[in-house]
Parts: sequence; structure tokens; C-alpha cells
Amino acid sequence: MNKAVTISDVATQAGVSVSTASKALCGKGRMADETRTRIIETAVALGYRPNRAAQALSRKPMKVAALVDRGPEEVQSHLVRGLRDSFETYAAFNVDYDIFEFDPISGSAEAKKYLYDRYASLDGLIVQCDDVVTEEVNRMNEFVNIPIVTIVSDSEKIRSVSSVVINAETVGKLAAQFLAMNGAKKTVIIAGRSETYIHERNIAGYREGLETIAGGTSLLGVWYSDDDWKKAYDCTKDAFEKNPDIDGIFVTSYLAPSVCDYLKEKGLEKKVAVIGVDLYDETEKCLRDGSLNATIYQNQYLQAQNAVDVLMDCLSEGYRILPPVRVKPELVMLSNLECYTHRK
Amino acid sequence: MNKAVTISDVATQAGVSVSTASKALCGKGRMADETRTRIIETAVALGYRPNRAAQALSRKPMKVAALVDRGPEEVQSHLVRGLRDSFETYAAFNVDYDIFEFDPISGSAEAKKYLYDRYASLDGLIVQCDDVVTEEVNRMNEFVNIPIVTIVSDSEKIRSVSSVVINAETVGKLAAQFLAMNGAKKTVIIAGRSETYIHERNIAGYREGLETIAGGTSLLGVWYSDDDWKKAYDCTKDAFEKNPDIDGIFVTSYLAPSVCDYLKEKGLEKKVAVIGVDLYDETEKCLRDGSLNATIYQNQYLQAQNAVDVLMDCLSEGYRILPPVRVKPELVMLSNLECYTHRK
DNA sequence: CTGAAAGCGCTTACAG
DNA sequence: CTGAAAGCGCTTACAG
Repeated sequence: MNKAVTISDVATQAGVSVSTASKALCGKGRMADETRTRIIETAVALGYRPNRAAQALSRKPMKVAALVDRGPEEVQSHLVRGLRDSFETYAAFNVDYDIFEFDPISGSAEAKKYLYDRYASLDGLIVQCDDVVTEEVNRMNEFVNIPIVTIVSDSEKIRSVSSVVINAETVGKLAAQFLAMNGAKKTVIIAGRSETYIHERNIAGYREGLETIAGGTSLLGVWYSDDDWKKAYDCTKDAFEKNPDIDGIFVTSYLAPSVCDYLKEKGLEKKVAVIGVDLYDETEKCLRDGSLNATIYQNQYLQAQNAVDVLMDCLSEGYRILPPVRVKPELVMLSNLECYTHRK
Repeated sequence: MNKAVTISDVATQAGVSVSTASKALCGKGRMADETRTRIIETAVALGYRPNRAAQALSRKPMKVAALVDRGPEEVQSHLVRGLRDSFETYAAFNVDYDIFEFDPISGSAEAKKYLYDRYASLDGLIVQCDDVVTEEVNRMNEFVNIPIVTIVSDSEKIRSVSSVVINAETVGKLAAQFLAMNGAKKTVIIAGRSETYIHERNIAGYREGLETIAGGTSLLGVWYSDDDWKKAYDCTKDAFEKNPDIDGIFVTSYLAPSVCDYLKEKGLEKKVAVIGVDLYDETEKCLRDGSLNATIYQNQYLQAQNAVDVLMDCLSEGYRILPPVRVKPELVMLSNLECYTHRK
């Protein structure tokens, strides 16, 4: 390994002081265009790459924030833990972080205020949020452009950002193949909120899966639970009243336990295959008692970790926009549940 | 965020100089036991965590090596790529690394020589290797104790190490549940090398899975392919000659494509469910043509990444032995294959 | 056995 | 507009 090129090499070569070179390279302060150009050119010519450790040690703390809209406690907690853990690993890089959780129904105003108050002082932002807040983020980012990373939201709606995404179609396809494998022929979907981007894509993927992979299995209908426990139960009930011979159910939201409750009450849990989404205590119980056959874990912890990593990359590489990072959906069944139970 | 505790805080509190604190904390040089203990205790009490950026900046380059025994090209390459990528992210941390691949059959002597030549100058080591080399590593580590991280080998055989492991029983259980879900009743196992730790644990897990999860499915027998393509084919043939009504096969090694070849020749590929292990081009093809129903991917890339992370943690935390890191087996089917095809 | 001092590669007030 | 100097938190010869 050859000795790395340092900023002082660049400075000497360009005939300026280290401080001037530094300012030229990180684009701070004012200086003669000619000087800046010359410095940058010699840096490139010499193959200079800044030493991150040294940068971290000398600069003042970087300020970043994460704005997340609160989901069901146990799902959300994985996300927040992932953010926290990941930020902590960057502690050595001198970053100050703040995680702000707000209620998706009532908290939009709160989230907006948070943004107004802080945006100007932030170096980077992670958001997982609804349309209202998204709009706000877009608006602010037009004035002060900082790197933004979105977590599994309607990423198309936020401009100039990097993102962490789950392939919602794949989730649907996986569910279709799984139910077919379990011998299901007549299936239904209990979806989350109607018209939601993710759920619609889940459904589309499921349809595709039925056609391309699991011929012989059909989709009888889709019910929308609006992410409400009681309503999910009612949907299930309604579905069975209309189609008593259902033998497979795909629940696109975290409400599968509610669906399982209905099945257990009616003694149908062994006859109907059910696959859900996400993983928390209730889900685990259902996997254990056999009423839930599998769940597709959209590793929130990993999503959060990736978001932080991407943000840090953006920040240290001159605010580039990075390609989306995809988190793979993980199929959790009774046999591999133990790999997930200690997911801190 | 409170200001982080620095080594100078620790030094002041313990009533020593910064240099003494540093030496105590990274276990270098000789010093009064009493002093060292006191310093370490105050560091713990204060919640001191060394600033890695500063460490990286001040110490001379760390020398680490990875010793891996070459498996089938495409499986191995994920491992090596994972090591390389991960080491590169530590470049700013001032580490020099070397990756040494050797042939598991003929290369033990070569590997030994490599160890003799370098061991003394290394700060850390990653090994994925057979028993002979393992013995050697153990022996050397008695003289010069450096942190060692093992990747999915018979970790019990290397003492004083951290490790990255795959739960081999879970892989077996997963296979059992999967085949049962596919309606298989009479199954066989085509295993890798006989008497190999991992394969035996795969088989044990499979048996357990059949009992606890997949009642009604039976295991007719186990054939050993010795990790040889031709032999795997022959085993399959032999199995079918003895049991023409086999309807499920678990291949514990990467040789599933060979098993699928037999099935396709005999036109049995739609009637027999097959689940294999690992993922590379041949495996992908079989998933696509439907002769292979699923494979259990033991994410080598991730294993390697984790190994490097663990090693770096060991090195920066005063050579502690860290608890094993478990890599989850991932079930790959046609429906989620796309998540794996761009696995660089 | 212990400590003072230099230095790792950067950034950032501050002074010219 | 440019540079000298201090300082970030650590490690490591070197001197006591």
C-alpha cells in the first residue's frame, strides 16, 4: 500500500497553505476562483481522498434528524432502535442525531413545526412519513438543499433524495407462492388502508404471483381493514360469510393476529393457510399455535440501519444522491422463528 | 447529547496521565496490575468508549488477514467479495488487509506456511478453514494471542475466538417444514461430506423438524455425496432405485442442481419437491425451471461482512471475545429470487 | 513503572 | 483573499 495522498501534499503541490486547500476542497468560505480551481485540479490529479477519520475528528458535530410516523408500538420500536443503534455507531464520526416520532393521524402539524424549527440547522434528514409531511419536506428542501433519505414511503413523492425501499410486489408474490405451496386454492386478501401505495403494490404482486408461479390458486376478493384491529376481524368474518370455502388468506398489514382470532373461534385454523406481514409478539404467538403459517418480515431494524448508512454516505461524499437500497422481505415460519426472537 | 467521555477524562479521574491510561486500556506494555485495574474500572464506571476516528488516526496501520478455504467458485466469491468490501470500508481506519485463499484439499500446507510467515506480525485474523489448519491456528494462538474470528466452521475447535455462525439445525428444520408444506410425505436427504459437523447438524435439525412441525412426513434415508457433483447424481439415482415413491429431497450441500438433473432426466421434477442450500447460477436456473423448489441461502456475503465487523470490534475494544454472530438462513424461492439476483 | 510531547490528517476560528 | 495556529482524541516512541 502506497502512502495515501494527504491534503498537505495537495497544498504543497498547488502552492497554497493547508487551510486554503481545505477551504477550497470542502467548498467553504470565499476565495479567488482561479485558486479554488487550481487546488481542486491538483487534488484530482494527485488522487487525493480525504481521510474521514481526520475529518470527523476536526469538524464540529454534524446535525442529523430522523422523522418517523409512529406505527404499532412493536413494529415501530424496531425502526427506532435501528436508527438509534446505527447512529450510535457513527458517534465516532461526530454526529448529533435526533429522532422525532409523531402520530400519523394527529401529528402532521407537530411534524411540520419540528421541521420549521430545525431544518436550517440540519446537515441531513431521514424521513418516514405521510403525504402532508412529505410535501413539507419537499418545499423546505428547495430552499436549503440537504441530503434526505426516505424509508419505505411513497418515495416517488420526495424529490432529490436517496431511499430505502421494500419491494412490495415481491412481498405479494411471495405470499401467493406460499399459500399455493400450502395447497390453498381459494384465497382472499385482507389489506391495510385502501388506496395506499404499498398495499396496492402488495395486491398487484400477489395477482402476478398467482398467475406466473402458482397456477391453480385463485383470488376471491380483497377486503380493506384500514389498519384497524376490529375491522380486520370483521372483514374476515364477512369474507367467510360470502365464501365459506376460503382456504388461504394473505394479510398485507400487521393485523394477521386479528384474522387468526376469527379462525380460531370458528375452529378453522387448521384448514385455512394464513400469511401475514411484520413480526411482533402477537404474530409470534400465532405462529406458535399454528393459526398463522408464516409472516413476511420487512426487517424494520435493517431498514433503519440502511437509511442511516445511506445518509452518512451522502454526507461524506459531497451530498450525492445514492441509488435506492432494497431490503429483502424475509419469510418467517415456525421453523426459523428462533432466528428472529432475539431480534433485540 | 452529553459530551462523550474521553480518555483524558478517564486519566484525570484515575489520577494518571493520558499515556498511562491509553496503555492500560489497550493492554499494551507492562504496568502495575493495580494501576491497570483501577484505570479500567474507572473507564467502565465513566462509560468510556474510545473514539475510533482518533484511534485510527494515531496508531500505525493495523494488519489483518483472512484465510479462507476455497469452495465452489460462485459461493466462495461472495465470501471473498464480502471480506474485501468490508475491509475497504475500514480503509479510513488505517487497516492493511490481506485475503488468502487456499485449496481445501491440497492447500493445507500452503495455508500453514502462510500462517508461520505472518502470524507474529498480525493484529487480527479471520479464518474459514478445515481441521488441519484450525489445529495450526490454535497452536499459534497459544504463543501470540490475537483476536480470531471464524466463519461457519467447527467453531468449537478453535479456542478463544469470536465467530460468525449459521444455525445448522434451523436450516434442517426449515427444510423439513418446507417439504412438508409442499405435500411431501416420503423424503430423503442427500448430504455433503459424511461425518461433517455442519451436515450432521443439518440432518439432526431436519429430524427434529419432521417431528415437531411437520408430522406425517418421514425420512427414508440419508445419502452422502462427499460434495462431489457426480456422486450426488449417483446418490439420487440409488435413492430412487431403492424408494421409487420419494416425493421430497433435502440437499444439505450446494449440489442440488445435480439432484435436479437426475429428476429432469426421469421426468420427475414436478412430482418431487427439492430444497437445497446456497445460491449461484446453477441453483438459479433450477429455481427458474421449477426443478428446484427452494434453496436456503446462507448469505456468504453477509457472513463475511459480519466477520470483518466483529474482528474490528474485537480490535478496538481491547481484544474482547465477542458472542457469536448468527446469520439467518434465507429461504429463496422463485417469487423472491429477484431480491438475490443482483447480489453483486 | 509512568508521563510529557509529538504527531496522525483534517477543520475552523482568528489574524493578517 | 490567504495563512499560521490551535485543536479534535488518541497512540507511541522517548525520556525519566
